[in-house]
Amino acid sequence: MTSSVEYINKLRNSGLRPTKQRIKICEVLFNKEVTFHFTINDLVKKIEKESNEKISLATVYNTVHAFEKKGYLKEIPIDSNQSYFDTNTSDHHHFFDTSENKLIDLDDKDVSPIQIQKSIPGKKIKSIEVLVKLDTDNQ
Amino acid sequence: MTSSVEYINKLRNSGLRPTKQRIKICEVLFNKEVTFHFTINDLVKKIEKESNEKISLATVYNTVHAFEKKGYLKEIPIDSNQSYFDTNTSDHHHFFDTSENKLIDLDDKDVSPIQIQKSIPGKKIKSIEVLVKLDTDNQ
DNA sequence: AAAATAGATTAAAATGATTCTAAACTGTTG
DNA sequence: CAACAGTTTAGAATCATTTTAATCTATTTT
Repeated sequence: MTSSVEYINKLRNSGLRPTKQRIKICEVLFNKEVTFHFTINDLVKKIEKESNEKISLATVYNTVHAFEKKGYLKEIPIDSNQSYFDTNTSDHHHFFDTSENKLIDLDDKDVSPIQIQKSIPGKKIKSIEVLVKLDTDNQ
Repeated sequence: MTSSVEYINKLRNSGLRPTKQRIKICEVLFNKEVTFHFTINDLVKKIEKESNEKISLATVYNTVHAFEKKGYLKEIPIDSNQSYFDTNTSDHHHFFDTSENKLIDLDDKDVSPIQIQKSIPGKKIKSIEVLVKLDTDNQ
């Protein structure tokens, strides 16, 4: 349970004005220890459930993108029609349950170290991410 | 250079009627040895360039999805607003050049073997894919 | 080889996620 | 408190993708 004062400082220190809407979104996203994987739609629903006033969809998009740019959120690459985000911005991988469209964390320690033996001239590696797709085991 | 007779057989054997449009799309996609990474938009442009008659966008979508279902194409997970497909359906990974939005093959042999030390009850692993994001190296 | 039929193609409309617009609002600074 | 820059908002616009329903065509039946 982080107090909203901390979010206000966090926002101010990042050059983002601590507005009512941004503080609320911080509370919804960062108040728990557990990693939160979500689509914009998930987040809007969670805000509605945990609050009386509603935040405009455009603001939710703006804020998520601002937080992503500041490194507080990470977009997870999934071949889906919606963008998935993760409050865990550390180096880690994912399971994607294709039957339920749910992301599950996969700790770096649960994946053997990955070495890439090929490089592309003029390019540097920005990130290495493993996506393990899961399906229901009917056997 | 594969002849269209082979595509006709390939299509028929998959339970897909060998229509003019599907044969053309086969020619555009599978005629070269090189792997072809593309979005629907890329494919439409390539068809227009290599042919006189145009294929309806809906048909291109239908055909790509039919080919994907039959295992002739593979969708590559990228956090993008467009779906990327690959004519190389074998087990392999990718670089994604974020400055040019281009996919580059990464042979299985150029990536250290990946072991996942965690399992999810009731779920089985369908695929393991590594996405290495690249950025321009300005240094 | 014509008729029947199941499957495919098509243009256009519909959908759904995301972005843009421009006006109203609010936090910050002097 | 005034002024300004940044933010929020509803609604419109955009863009990829899917759906619709009519037309067309490959295959099968007669």
